[in-house]
Amino acid sequence: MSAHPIPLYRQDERHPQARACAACEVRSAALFGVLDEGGLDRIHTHIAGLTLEPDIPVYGRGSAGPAVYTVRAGVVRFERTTARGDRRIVRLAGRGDLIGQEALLRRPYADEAITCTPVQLCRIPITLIDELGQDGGALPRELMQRWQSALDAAESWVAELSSGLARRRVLRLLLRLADHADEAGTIWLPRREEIGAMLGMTVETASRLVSQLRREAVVQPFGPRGARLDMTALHEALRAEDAA
Amino acid sequence: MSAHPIPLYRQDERHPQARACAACEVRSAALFGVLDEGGLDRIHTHIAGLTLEPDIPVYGRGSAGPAVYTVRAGVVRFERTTARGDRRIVRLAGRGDLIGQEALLRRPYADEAITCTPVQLCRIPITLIDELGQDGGALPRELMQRWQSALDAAESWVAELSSGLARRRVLRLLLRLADHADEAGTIWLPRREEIGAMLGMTVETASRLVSQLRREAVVQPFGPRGARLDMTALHEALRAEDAA
DNA sequence: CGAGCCGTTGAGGGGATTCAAGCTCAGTGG
DNA sequence: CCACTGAGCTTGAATCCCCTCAACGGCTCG
Repeated sequence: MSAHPIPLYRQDERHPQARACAACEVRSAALFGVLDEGGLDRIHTHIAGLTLEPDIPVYGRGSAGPAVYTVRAGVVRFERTTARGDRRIVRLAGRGDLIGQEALLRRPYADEAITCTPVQLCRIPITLIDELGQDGGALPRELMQRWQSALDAAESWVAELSSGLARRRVLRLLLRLADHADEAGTIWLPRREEIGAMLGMTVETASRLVSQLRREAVVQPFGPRGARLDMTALHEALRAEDAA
Repeated sequence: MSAHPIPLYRQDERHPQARACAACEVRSAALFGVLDEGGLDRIHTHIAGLTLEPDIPVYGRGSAGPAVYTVRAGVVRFERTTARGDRRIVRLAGRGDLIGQEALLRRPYADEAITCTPVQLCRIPITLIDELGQDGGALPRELMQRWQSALDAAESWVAELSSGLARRRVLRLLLRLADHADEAGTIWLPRREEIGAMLGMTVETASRLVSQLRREAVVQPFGPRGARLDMTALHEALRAEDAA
């Protein structure tokens, strides 16, 4: 057993998942941050933590699923297929984000959600959210906050990553990926084909620009699918780009 | 306004705005469609209908406003300014849509909302939504539906209108504008500069492509800022474009 | 070791931008 | 009445950026 300090009066009464939720490092930023300890006790048996490898679908577009998910670690991408048949990544989710919220409305998932890195999720049945929401607590508001955050992310994706010169779009993408860096400061460096699906360009163009930025020492590969960024150089490059 | 004067002219014992709300042609599709007649009686005095000319800002980005709006007629666009300083239209709203929802969360408006056509709005104070939401009725769920719709619109904007050849993007935009056609079947035909801000292209390119489609009889101007579409030709052109 | 995936680089062509010049049309004022 | 203006739209020509097609190298894995 762990030497983790647990209040004595509760030591034997708590479910392992309840302890996990109480100790969850993203709890304050996550959906159930508004719940108290009593609330946590009610939910522990229904929430499942799961870990996924990269490129594993969390859910598919069109299916009405029974659960939402909180991202505890890693990056998840949302994909759509255009009328012409090619994939387009429309948004990313990272630590603390809630994904698959449309399931709460009994709607089919709007996108395909796929892991980009190793990902840790908390799977939350929608029936649980329904119960907690009926109490008239802070949960509905918290859910609306999540929706607004997702909307904001999608709109800024349009504004920042969908127009302008290819080099500038790549730079802005790197800036965004820096927000999802892990504790060691390593970012997820997408495959060239994924960069293409995010920024609306071909793999060749993505490759040329990443190579160029590597030669400029803005980004340097670090492990498989990882990289380190020189934030100073990145901001400098962006400033030069936006000066036009 | 805490104490409003009770109208003396209550011929049918209902406030004029209550009658207006009850008779509202978008009510079933709009936010308060879930309220019964009694609920409508409670809200009538607080909701204001307003009519705006084209190119009038409804609210600005950054300011935390006291109201949300339901679009009763016309088209509203959401704009952002990129780091380089140019405008980008990230989403449209039309009849039945709710706009400015972030005000409910006491957050500043995320975008600049500007009328594209003559627009009729219903202005709803956020305090009113708060009161109605405390009853634990269907309103919170209805609000979440609105958020999801907005998110869906923003994501499909990325997927459909932000990549591919310029001609295809213009065709898809026309298809989308057809959803906002008025009762006479006339669509709003944006200025070329607005098309550019929506699709990430220059005014010249937008002009060339619209002219081309006009020569192909896919679209024909109809009144100021208006047009008629040949939907058959439009779908045909899209099919040819997506065949690649 | 060959197969396959991924990344890289080159050459050439095409689509969009840039720069520039006219155009229509409504509003203005001589 | 008509020149004058300015905004929006259109079109042309030259340039450039990105796509397409192609070849090659590194790497993993059967």
